[in-house]
Amino acid sequence: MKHLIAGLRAEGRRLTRPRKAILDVLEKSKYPLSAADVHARLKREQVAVDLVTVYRTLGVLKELGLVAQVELGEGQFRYETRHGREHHHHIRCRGCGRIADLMLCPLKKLTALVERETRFTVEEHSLEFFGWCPKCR
Amino acid sequence: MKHLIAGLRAEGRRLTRPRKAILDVLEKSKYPLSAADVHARLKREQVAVDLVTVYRTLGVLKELGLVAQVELGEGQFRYETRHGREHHHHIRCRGCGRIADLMLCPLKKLTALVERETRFTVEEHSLEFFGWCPKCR
DNA sequence: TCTTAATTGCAACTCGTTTGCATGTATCAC
DNA sequence: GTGATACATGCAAACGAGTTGCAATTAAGA
Ligand SMILES: [Mn+2]
Ligand SMILES: [Mn+2]
Ligand SMILES: [Zn+2]
Ligand SMILES: [Zn+2]
Repeated sequence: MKHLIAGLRAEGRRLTRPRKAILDVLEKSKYPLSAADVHARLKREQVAVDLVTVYRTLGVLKELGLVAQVELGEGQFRYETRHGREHHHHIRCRGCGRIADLMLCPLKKLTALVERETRFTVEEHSLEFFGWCPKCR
Repeated sequence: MKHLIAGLRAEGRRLTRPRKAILDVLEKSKYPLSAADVHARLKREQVAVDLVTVYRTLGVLKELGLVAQVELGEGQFRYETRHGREHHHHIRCRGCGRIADLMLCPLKKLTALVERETRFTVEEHSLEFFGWCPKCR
């Protein structure tokens, strides 16, 4: 929560109940959540927050660098907290949709190569795996 | 076009003008196209095909394994032909949206590791880079 | 406590994608 | 070639994720 307050302050933004609650939901989740997921979990916890506010808050948290946006071939975005978590990637089951973390990243060296080859400046990358979990195989 | 015919036949599907035209558009493009892109290019070539048909055809071509679906953080899908092209990845500029191919894949070894660690069977992966191209830097 | 700008909720909207259904046509048996 | 038939298409409507406008609310600082 410390990071949240600092980040908000730095931009003249405010610490509100929805923002705390949304970050809290993300920190408790073991896998990245969609806006609708976050909204559903807030409702379950009796925290009344509009879905629009969830979207706006996820945007703010992303800008502040507190959450990462993840795309897993679903036609929607998911979000996960970055606080206290290493940079990592995911694998998603084509059967049940289960998502697991992959606490690894083989791309440090490759990034330099990509920058040399393309003349782009690399700012970020996404690496996701898709397959079948043991139950769905 | 040979592959297309074979693929369609194998499933009791038909070879139609829209399907040929759409595959043709994809084969001519140097970067992956959205459904709307494909539709616009068809119109420019005076080929009258409904956008819905573009979506349905892209779905069929994907099922047949003739095109790959790519997600580049835009909130939409892009498609590119797989015919005669090696498995590869992309980099997209955060300024102008330019997309370049990265004709490389460092993930053969890693896939085996991922399968061992997660007990998933890996079927596919996505690896995309985001950054700034020389003009936008 | 008061002021003010940031934030929220609600409704309406945009945009990418999908679905239902009547019409059109590629394919195949004759 | 003709006809029968299942597959494909176009159009309209629906859907779902995400965005925007605006009036009402509230956090933050004086
Ligand atoms: Mn994760
Ligand atoms: Mn490509
Ligand atoms: Zn990485
Ligand atoms: Zn690869």
